[in-house]
Amino acid sequence: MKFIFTHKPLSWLTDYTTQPATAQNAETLVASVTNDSNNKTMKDLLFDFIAKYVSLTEEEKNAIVSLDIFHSVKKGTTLLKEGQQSKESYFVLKGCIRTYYVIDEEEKTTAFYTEMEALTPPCVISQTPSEYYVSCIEDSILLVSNSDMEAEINGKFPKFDKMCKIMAEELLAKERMDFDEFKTSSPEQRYQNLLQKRPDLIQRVPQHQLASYLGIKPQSLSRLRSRILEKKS
Amino acid sequence: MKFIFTHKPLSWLTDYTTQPATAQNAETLVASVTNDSNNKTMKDLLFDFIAKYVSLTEEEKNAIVSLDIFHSVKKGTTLLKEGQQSKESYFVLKGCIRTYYVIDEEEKTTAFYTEMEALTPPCVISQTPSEYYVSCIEDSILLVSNSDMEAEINGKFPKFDKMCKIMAEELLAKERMDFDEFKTSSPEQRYQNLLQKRPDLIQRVPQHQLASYLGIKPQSLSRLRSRILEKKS
DNA sequence: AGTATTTCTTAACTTAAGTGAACGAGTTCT
DNA sequence: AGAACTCGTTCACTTAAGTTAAGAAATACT
Repeated sequence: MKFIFTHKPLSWLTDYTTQPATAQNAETLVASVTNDSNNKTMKDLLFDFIAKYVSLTEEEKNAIVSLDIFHSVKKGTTLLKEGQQSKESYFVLKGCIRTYYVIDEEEKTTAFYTEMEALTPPCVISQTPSEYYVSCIEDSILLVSNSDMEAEINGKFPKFDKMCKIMAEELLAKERMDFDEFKTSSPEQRYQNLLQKRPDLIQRVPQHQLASYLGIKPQSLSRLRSRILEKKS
Repeated sequence: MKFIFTHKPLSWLTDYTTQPATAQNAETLVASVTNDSNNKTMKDLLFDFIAKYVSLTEEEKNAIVSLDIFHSVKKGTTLLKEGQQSKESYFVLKGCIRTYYVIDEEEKTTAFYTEMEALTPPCVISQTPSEYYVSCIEDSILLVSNSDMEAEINGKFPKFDKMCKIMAEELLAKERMDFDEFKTSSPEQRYQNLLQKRPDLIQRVPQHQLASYLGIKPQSLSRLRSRILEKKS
């Protein structure tokens, strides 16, 4: 178990929740930061995303901003630990987070969430201790909301409930397709597929984490990659 | 491709949708049929299930019943074909349905839905042609609803929207846990796990369908099973 | 800058899944 | 009843992933 805590001085939950409260407030510090690829602020990115589902009034947008849910999170930060109870959901505006289990002293990474992807850990839904860890693998900007907060705002604006329903249904459909694809293909096919569909992941994620994501050992992924290279030549 | 159509005289979509329209109406024919294990009617089973999420008034219950969505479906019926467009969702009151792909002339079964489980195929969400087949592997009683119908009733009773949201979120959480478990375990562990969690499936489902559900070939499942038997003795 | 740690690769060996084929038992069809 | 087909099992062989270990390359730490 030791190694989990050794690779870097882990900032714990308290670290990232207090961080936006420094000097400037969360909005000016985080929400106004511009994305590298274009000039949109984090707020713009969020509202553009939401606009695909429902159209918000200025009042509703302000309600969201006033929740103070924009957070800047450093690479390596653990957002959720195994055994912990939580009510927090995450939405990635910039960066990347991963979920992983620790089984037989080994980390098994099962999912990555990048720009415009949302994660509500199962433990939040079931209100039981978490079975896995969530951590940040790049300096990221996240929306962190808790279910009480959501219940309150959804009570005021039923529109949000509707949006959540549509998103949950879409995500469920996507998750099932991904699962089906995983079941019906070999490790090598899965890797080739990832190259097609999420080439960015292969660049930004360490290979030993990718390996468990593909359901194999790091050595096998390394071998598999060199096998593919041979075929090409 | 031939074999798909040869194992039995397939009843097509038209078959099952017209079936309840015979002699008696759908409600008396199907909804009043009692479950083997107890004396509850299909309607009772449905409303007990719904009661876990929201409480319905008599008016709302009547609205559901008057939709005429209870259907009796014969074993072997194909509910959805690859390439087909559809707006239909299924909820199993009794029996079992499966989803499968046809890849290289082989059926790959990826999921089973049994009593009190719901399936909205991804193609219904994305409004694109279906990538897989859905078929009935036992004589079953299903709720078959289409998205227009749902939109209409959800407009009248926002309560249903709320229920769907909760269900979708729960199902998403469950799907992710199942996927994670699949990724982090070997075929043998998956089989042992299935024995624990859904022993009924192993009884009621043919092994070659179980095999692809476990991500392996039928021969491997057979071998794996005898390996387990040896260990026990 | 130098050391320690982590990450990736390679290799030899073991184990298990994929493949192709054959067989018997049970179904379904005619 | 006989033919055709499905289904599960077994076997021999191939292929690929798991395991263990070692070393090189990259990264982080002081």
